[in-house]
Amino acid sequence: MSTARKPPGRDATIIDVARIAGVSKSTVSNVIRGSLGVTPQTKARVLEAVSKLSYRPNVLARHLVLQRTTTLGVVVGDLGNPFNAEMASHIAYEAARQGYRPMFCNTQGVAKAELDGLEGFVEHRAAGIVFLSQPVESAAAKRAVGRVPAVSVSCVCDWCDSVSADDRAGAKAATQHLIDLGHKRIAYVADPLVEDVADREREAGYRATLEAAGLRPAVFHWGGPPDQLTANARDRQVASIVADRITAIVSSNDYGAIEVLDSADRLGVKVPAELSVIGFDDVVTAGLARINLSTMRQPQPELAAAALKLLNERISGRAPRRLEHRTLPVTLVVRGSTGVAKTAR
Amino acid sequence: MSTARKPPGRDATIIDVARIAGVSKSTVSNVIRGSLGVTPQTKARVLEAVSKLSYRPNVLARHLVLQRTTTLGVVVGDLGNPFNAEMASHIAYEAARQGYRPMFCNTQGVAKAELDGLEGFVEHRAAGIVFLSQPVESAAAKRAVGRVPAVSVSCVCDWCDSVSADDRAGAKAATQHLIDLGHKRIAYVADPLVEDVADREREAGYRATLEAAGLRPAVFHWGGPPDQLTANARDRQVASIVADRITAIVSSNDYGAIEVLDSADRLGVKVPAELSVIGFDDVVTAGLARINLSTMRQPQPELAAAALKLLNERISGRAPRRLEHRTLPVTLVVRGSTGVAKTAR
DNA sequence: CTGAAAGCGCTAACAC
DNA sequence: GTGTTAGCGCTTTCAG
Repeated sequence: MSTARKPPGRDATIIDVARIAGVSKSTVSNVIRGSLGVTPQTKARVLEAVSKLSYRPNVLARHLVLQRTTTLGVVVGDLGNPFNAEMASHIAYEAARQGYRPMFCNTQGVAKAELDGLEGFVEHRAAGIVFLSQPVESAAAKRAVGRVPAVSVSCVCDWCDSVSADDRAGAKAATQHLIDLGHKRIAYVADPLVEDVADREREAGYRATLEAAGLRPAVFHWGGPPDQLTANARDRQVASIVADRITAIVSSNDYGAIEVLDSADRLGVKVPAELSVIGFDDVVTAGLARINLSTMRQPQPELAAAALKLLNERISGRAPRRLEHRTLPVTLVVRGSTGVAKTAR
Repeated sequence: MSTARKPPGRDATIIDVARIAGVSKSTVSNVIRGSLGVTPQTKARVLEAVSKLSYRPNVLARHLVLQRTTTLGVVVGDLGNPFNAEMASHIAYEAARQGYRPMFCNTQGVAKAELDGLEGFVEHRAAGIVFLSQPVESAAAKRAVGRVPAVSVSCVCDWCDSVSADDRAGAKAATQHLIDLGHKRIAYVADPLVEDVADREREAGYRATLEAAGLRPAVFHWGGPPDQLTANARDRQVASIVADRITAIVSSNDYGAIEVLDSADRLGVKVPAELSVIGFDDVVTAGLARINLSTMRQPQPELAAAALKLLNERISGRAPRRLEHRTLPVTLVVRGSTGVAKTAR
């Protein structure tokens, strides 16, 4: 009952428990960690002391002595972006399932925030790092990460393992879907939010498919930084695309596709009667009845699971020496934003 | 140049740095922590050694000895829910700004996940805990948190500090907006996703306003657990509401309001001509041209800032003994989902 | 201005 | 089966 050695401000330690239970530190440690070979009676006494003191083992001390943590660093560009948020949610789920504890760093695309975050992860001796967004400054990020195992999800990375959707095949399928609907003039619109490399892959898939069909590509990049892209600027862009007799758009992601839908609505362009639009990702918003966007679905839960599996292998040294780049298939989700080309008689 | 004491598998320690720089541990520590009173020359030598070894201070060891961490535990019900994701993003931003490092726990509404997460935070000796969602099991959560400072954001909590939007005033303003548009029969629809207490406040605001206007309240709760709420069930609900000659709906949140819009579309009910709908939160999706939902905006960045300020005060012991419950105003955002009542001649 | 030493809470040999 | 002990990497008096 004596709490002399446990003033209100201090957490109970393993020594407090040992004293109350009348055993030694290591016996308490053995009980806590569930190691065999402890008399049921002593175990009961220890457990009683634990609950009496509300004892919580200090993970810092444990990790310090174990020379290894269960902390996972997760770098995300913008949690406010639904695709990232959904991926973060899946990563958090998988992490918890595998006994890791995720720490997040929301960079907002700012290099300094990214580097500070990464250094923090390293200083916390994170067991591994997950990139949910392409590093803003790849070289600096690589340096900051050092030799902490890292994996990038849904964005390829040239200096760490990666797990991503098959961007090229997805863009091919999306483009082919439009061709099958009779479209001849199909544009590709790149959203600045999409990671560079994924964007290139998707654009390449688009180009390859068009060319295989004997059609001419038309690629548009929204100009300037994302936050300066006014609705007006987008409207002008879409207007000029439509004026160019283009009847279908492959967007590099759902976010951009939804913006295109907005512009089309404002311009009085009927979707899909006059303009078909297909996105990429299949964020939850895309499935809302009022959005109803056809898109290529990225297998988010599978991406998260594969990423953590790979990271685990790397952490435990089971992974091969060379970098791993795994790719998962995407699937076409046909909704209401794509339809038969009006010029297809 | 000798790396004898630094085998590839081990991180450099403060001792390695001291040896390379030819000084003692404490001098290195003084340099690292930027404490005054170190000769520029020694400082330079130390810094050189630091960079040569890619030395990163071990935060675990530091926190262990300091008996205090900069870790923040953030509990969120579902990161996939846009409102939560947006709030999480703001919390992460504020946390980083104030030198904290957020750890997340995504509970998916599962009590076990929540408790595991909280225990983990406590074992990590988190400096504070932020609830972005009402605890699933409040009593158990309170026990798990123990005396770690905690604050709940956008959901009131009876055992910790809280910062939330003025739910009652918001619901009043939303309801008044509909009354001003001439609506007489106005329903309140509660979404199961909304935190209980916030929901009650909002419902109370709705009731008070209706009664003050001499109108009769009509409250609907979607039946059953959220994940079993099929589109069909919602459609039936909305159909019966419309059949009941109700012309306007106050939804407990944007998510539910958007579902109502979907149902209305499927049922061929014109919004806002035949049915006005107003939400609560102002998630990004609500502002999309195709959704165009009138709503009450919660001041997310301000909520996050106020929450961390309060938590800081509590952590540093500057806060008053009694619980603090701060409330921030919400603002009416009129978009296209609310209009003049058709029966208002 | 710099160094030596104690100890934060825990784990893991190794004795008993 | 249980206790003793030596650190994990760092901060912080307190001497020099």
